[in-house]
Amino acid sequence: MRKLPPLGSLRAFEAAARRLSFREAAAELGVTPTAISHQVRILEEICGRPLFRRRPRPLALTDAGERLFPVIRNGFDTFASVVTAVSAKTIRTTLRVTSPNAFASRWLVPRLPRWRKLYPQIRLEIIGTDAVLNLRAGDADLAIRYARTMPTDLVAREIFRDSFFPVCSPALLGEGVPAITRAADLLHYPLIHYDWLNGDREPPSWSRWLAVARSVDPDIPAATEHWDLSFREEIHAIDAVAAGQGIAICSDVVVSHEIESGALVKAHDLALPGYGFYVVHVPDHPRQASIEAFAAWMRSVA
Amino acid sequence: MRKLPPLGSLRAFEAAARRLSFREAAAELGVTPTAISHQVRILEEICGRPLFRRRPRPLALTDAGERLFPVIRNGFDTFASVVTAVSAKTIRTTLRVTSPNAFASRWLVPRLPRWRKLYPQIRLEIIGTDAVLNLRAGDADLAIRYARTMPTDLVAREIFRDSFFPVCSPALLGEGVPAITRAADLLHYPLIHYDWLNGDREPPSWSRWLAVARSVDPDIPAATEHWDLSFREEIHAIDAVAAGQGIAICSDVVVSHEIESGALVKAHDLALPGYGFYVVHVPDHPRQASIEAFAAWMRSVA
DNA sequence: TCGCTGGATGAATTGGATTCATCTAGACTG
DNA sequence: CAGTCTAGATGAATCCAATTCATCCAGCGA
Repeated sequence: MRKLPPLGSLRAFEAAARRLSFREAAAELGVTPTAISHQVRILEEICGRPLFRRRPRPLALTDAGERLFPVIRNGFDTFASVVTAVSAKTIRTTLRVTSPNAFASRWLVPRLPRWRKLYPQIRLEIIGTDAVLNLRAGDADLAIRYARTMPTDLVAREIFRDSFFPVCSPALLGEGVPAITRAADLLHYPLIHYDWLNGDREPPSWSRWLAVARSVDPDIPAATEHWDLSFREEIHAIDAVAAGQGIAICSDVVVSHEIESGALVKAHDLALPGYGFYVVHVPDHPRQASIEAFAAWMRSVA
Repeated sequence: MRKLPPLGSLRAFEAAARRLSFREAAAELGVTPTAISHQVRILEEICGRPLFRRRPRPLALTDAGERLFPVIRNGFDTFASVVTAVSAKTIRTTLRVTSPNAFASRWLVPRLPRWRKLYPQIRLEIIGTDAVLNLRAGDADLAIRYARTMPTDLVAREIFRDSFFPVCSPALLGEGVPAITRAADLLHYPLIHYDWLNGDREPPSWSRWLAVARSVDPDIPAATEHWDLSFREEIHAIDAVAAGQGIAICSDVVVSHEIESGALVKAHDLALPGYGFYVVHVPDHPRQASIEAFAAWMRSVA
């Protein structure tokens, strides 16, 4: 039989661990710090080891506390969101989908008419943001995560993977400008750079692409760290590329619509390996069927 | 700010929903049924709707209760298991793997020496059972689930899929017996049948295989519902096949070792589509790296 | 060195959970 | 179809676990 720990002590522990302060946790729960102290001690006695390292200050979690904390926090997030959902007067009908900004505006939104045609009864709400929403807290029903490997914190399925190519407007390659026959020729054009904030140690940037290209075309000078245009946001970089301002290393998935329509062209065929697009949701989501329809649809329109 | 429901009422609700009886829930929690009644009412008032349908009896969950219950149960299972894990004196070193019986004995165990060679530092404990263990309760670290589609209650990744062929011992096809050149010839041999208890409406059985075969070889009589040998367990059926007692419809994955060694042969090339093998684990498992190594290893030795 | 902040500790207190006593609906029985 | 029994509802009374109070202590900063 399952041996459930005292739930009050879990709640006190979670608040204290989240704020790393008994005083603040007490304020949050509307009790005195003493109450937190007592409850945490109870849990520590059950676990047979300290969960907080109290000094030297500041307050910190022990290894045991570190293992406990994410699980308890997720559990409470889940409890809160499911009770809120069940309490809601109206049953939500739209499926809330969140994805990185560039993917939402360049891939998802242009294809939404096709979705509406196939599934008019399932309305979508697209939340394009590069922040990671908390699905367990009910911020969205489904997230499209963009990562090298499968996320393991939620239920995930890989839809497709992308590759990165130098991409530009066909207008940029008009008459009177040098043709691109080999990688080194790209350097005659303005190179458009944008930031990768995902913590990847080897993001698919110009410096990486040129390094790979150098291995087949030694004429490319090493350490070309000068970018003609630099953006914070991938989405703005793509806008600049579409406007014919230069060449950028872009995901073939994100610009697939523009490639197909001829609005953008690949400037060179050398590709960098990219990331996976994962449809992610909480376990046992109540609208499983809609989520599976969406994942299957994404694969089908890839 | 997250609005956490009263945890005591969640506990009472979970026990009552699991046993579908206030009286039994009370006994489990060591309180009187009145206590359960009061706590459940509190939760129902928070949700603004009944969670149980009390009459006509027997007690049943309402739709709202049905949505709440799996989430709360999973949460408590998770709490109990993580606290137990943190409380454990010794840190567990073996990775506990559970899989269906036949797969464990026919596929996994014969390949374990290869695992030990590659990962001597990660010890495996194999739990072969056709029961579905509760990973959230900590019954095992990792399960190999066998299903048509990806499980969505936990983190899952598909490793490979199988197909079903008629398989027999090469000794069965010796001299003095009719050769097998077409599907109908199989009927001259003892057909070995075993039960599919997974609830699949179209399990890969002899009747299904013969139905498909009939579409290419009309000589096969319809409704051949006579099996020469019938087993409850796939694993016993395979033993009988290996002993040369007849032909069975077997998963090419489960008998791959015997096929490769020549101990068993395919009696016919017509295949039925099979199931996926999924490596499944709880979200945010503390030994993620070992689990990923195991999944990658399974793929590599497929 | 002296406050000051934040947490620990043990006794006292209190309020939310539990029980008790009673009531009711529905099921089963002969 | 009464008679009986089971399972849960309800409201007042009770009680114990959670909280507070009062006090103490360690570390940090001025």
